[in-house]
Amino acid sequence: MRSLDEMLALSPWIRDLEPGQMARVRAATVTREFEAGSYVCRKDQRCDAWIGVIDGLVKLSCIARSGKSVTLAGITAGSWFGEGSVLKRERRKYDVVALRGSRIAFMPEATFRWLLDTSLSFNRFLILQLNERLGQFIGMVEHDRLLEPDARVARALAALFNPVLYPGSEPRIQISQEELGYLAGTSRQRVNQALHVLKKAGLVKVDYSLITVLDLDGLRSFDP
DNA sequence: TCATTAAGCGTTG
DNA sequence: CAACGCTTAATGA
Repeated sequence: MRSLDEMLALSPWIRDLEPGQMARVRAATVTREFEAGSYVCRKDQRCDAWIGVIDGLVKLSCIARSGKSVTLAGITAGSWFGEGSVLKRERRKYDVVALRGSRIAFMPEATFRWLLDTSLSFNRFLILQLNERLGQFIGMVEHDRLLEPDARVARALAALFNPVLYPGSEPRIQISQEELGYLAGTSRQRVNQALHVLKKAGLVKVDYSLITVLDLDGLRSFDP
């Protein structure tokens, strides 16, 4: 996944658009590059765009007054997100941080609303995506309450490879064990320990700052 | 008692 | 230089 055009080609909602509509979307959408650690947008900021991850990895997170931070989701290449706040015309509810160098697409709010008013397949896509996210977040609460750290790490990892939310993704991800810990709600050491377990189970391959998924279904259902 | 975590630190890619 | 792996001490179930 490299360019905006490649990402648009992989986005299911664009396929049923008329060539003229496609061109309008393409012309209105802008691309920006972000360095690792930089903010794509901040909590409480006005949101004037729907956001797409063309390349790289971002996280949705927030920081409490105490300094503690929570990561709510990791968003990998191929995904569009942030429609919730655009739809509700509210300010961003979370920070969006690039976890490594990332290329991000911004579709202006006006274009987003125009698609909403004119394209049935766009609306269908949004329903599907919102439903998938709902399932993912409900799953997170369930796993957080019921599962041990090893299994939580497995599910958090599997969630990053959801084929509905992240179409056309490769089976590997460049993410630090610390960030995976924030996603799974556990410490860096515990993630390291869990990854060894998952590696022994033949579910993943672990390299420096890189995790390769060998068995996605196995990860999803991992429960020792 | 046992698992987990933050903090520190040396090693590694 | 960031990520990793290991040790230690504190914590709490």
